[in-house]
Amino acid sequence: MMTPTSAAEKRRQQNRADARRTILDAAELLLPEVGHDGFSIRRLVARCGYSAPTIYHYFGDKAGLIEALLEERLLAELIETQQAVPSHDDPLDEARARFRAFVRWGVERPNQYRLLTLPRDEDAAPLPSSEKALALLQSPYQRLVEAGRLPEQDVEALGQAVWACLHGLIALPAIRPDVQWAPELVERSIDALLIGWLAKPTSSPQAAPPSGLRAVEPASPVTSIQRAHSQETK
Amino acid sequence: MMTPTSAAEKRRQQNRADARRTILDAAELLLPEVGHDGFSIRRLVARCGYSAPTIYHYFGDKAGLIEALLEERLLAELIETQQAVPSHDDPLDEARARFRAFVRWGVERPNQYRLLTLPRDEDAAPLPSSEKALALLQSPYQRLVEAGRLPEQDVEALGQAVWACLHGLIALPAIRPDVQWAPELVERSIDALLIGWLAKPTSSPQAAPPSGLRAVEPASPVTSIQRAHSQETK
DNA sequence: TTCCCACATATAACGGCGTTAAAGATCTAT
DNA sequence: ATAGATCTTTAACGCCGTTATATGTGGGAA
Repeated sequence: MMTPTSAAEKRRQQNRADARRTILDAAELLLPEVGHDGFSIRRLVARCGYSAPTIYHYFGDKAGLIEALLEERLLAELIETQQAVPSHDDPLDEARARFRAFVRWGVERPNQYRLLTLPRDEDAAPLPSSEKALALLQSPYQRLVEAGRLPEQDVEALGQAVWACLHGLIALPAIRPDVQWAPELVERSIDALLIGWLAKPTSSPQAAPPSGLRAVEPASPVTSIQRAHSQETK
Repeated sequence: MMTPTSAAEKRRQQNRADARRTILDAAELLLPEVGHDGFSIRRLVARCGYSAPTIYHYFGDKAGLIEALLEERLLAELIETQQAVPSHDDPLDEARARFRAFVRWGVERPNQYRLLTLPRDEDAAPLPSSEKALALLQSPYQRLVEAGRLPEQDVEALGQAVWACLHGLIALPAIRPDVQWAPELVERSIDALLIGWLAKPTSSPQAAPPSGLRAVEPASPVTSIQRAHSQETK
């Protein structure tokens, strides 16, 4: 073969990009119309002008298509949302604002959020845009560490705790629309999480008397989460 | 028709119950073998001895089968787990123990938990066993109210916050097995949530200066969660 | 110019899914 | 013995993700 950037090669790659864009355009439009459950390759085929093998040619499989859709389209808005959060004097205020913006994004876009939280293979590469959004979400922690309000060693655990709890606040109301969710649920949960985590990370809650906190449920506290996932399907 | 409890009628209902039990037995055995994703009516048919229409005769549809499986089988263990939590002098300690037991149940039974958290129709009747488990989970709140440590009006919101965050702590690690989840994540998140909620429910976190906490993200704080779910699919 | 080959795209199928129409089998009540 | 309700099955329908196979199509090499 020749130089990989001949004029013909450039045209070819242009066509490739055009086809990809056409397919992703159709997919982005289709998703809100049919919802997460109705989002199928065949429906996409019916409206994007290409046949199924072409989609598999460009994206590998359905999971690959969804990854591309998230990475090249849907997650941009989440990142913008996080970037649009203004700086605050108190990093805690900024964290609060970022957490709320994240939850709002998820609650207002249930279909996108479902795609984002599809179970991923253990060995699948994480989505760069998803990582970027998470990094923005947790960007205020560094200032808290510098101010001496958060031990350096707690940054990672706090980040995971916040992530998990925000996920629950988005996902559970979507799963259980029959429940009347309290209007201030998200704000108060976020506040509680921050207050509780920054107060006294390792001590027992609420000045409990010397009662044996660790004395009742002693040894194995869910041990390691990831190890437990190998149950059953043994 | 005659008295609905004739000998023949009794035999008929016995057969009905037998068939149901046979099918649910097979389903309960099948679930951990094939996992939540591989759990299909057709696989169940292949091993329960009945044909597909018989299953539909007894359970209506797949969702009905799963409901029965949860209600009559899978949730019993969750309720027992909650009932096995011993009483504690401090209701906060009991809450902590119940929350941990709940998370442990979910983490150790990913397939059951997935079935339990399948999206439910808005107008579907809630599962009695699920409601009972949730009631047990949140049973320590009453004592906190009586002790003056929790305003009566906060009971419902706290219950929802705990429920949502525990859900996140179970669900997110299952979705993202690639992440190395901190070992003490669950315990510390539960502690933080309780500390934060019982400290000063409505004030701003961590003695922040008179900075405008409500001044930056002022008016519409996710407003009402359930209303927002009607976006897109309009 | 002609040939060749990599690439793009399509037709038609495969096996799986949830579900159901239609018909037979069985059992009860008269 | 018969009529009707109930239980059960065979065979299909219309979806789904995916792929074997074949047909264009366009640029580089001869």
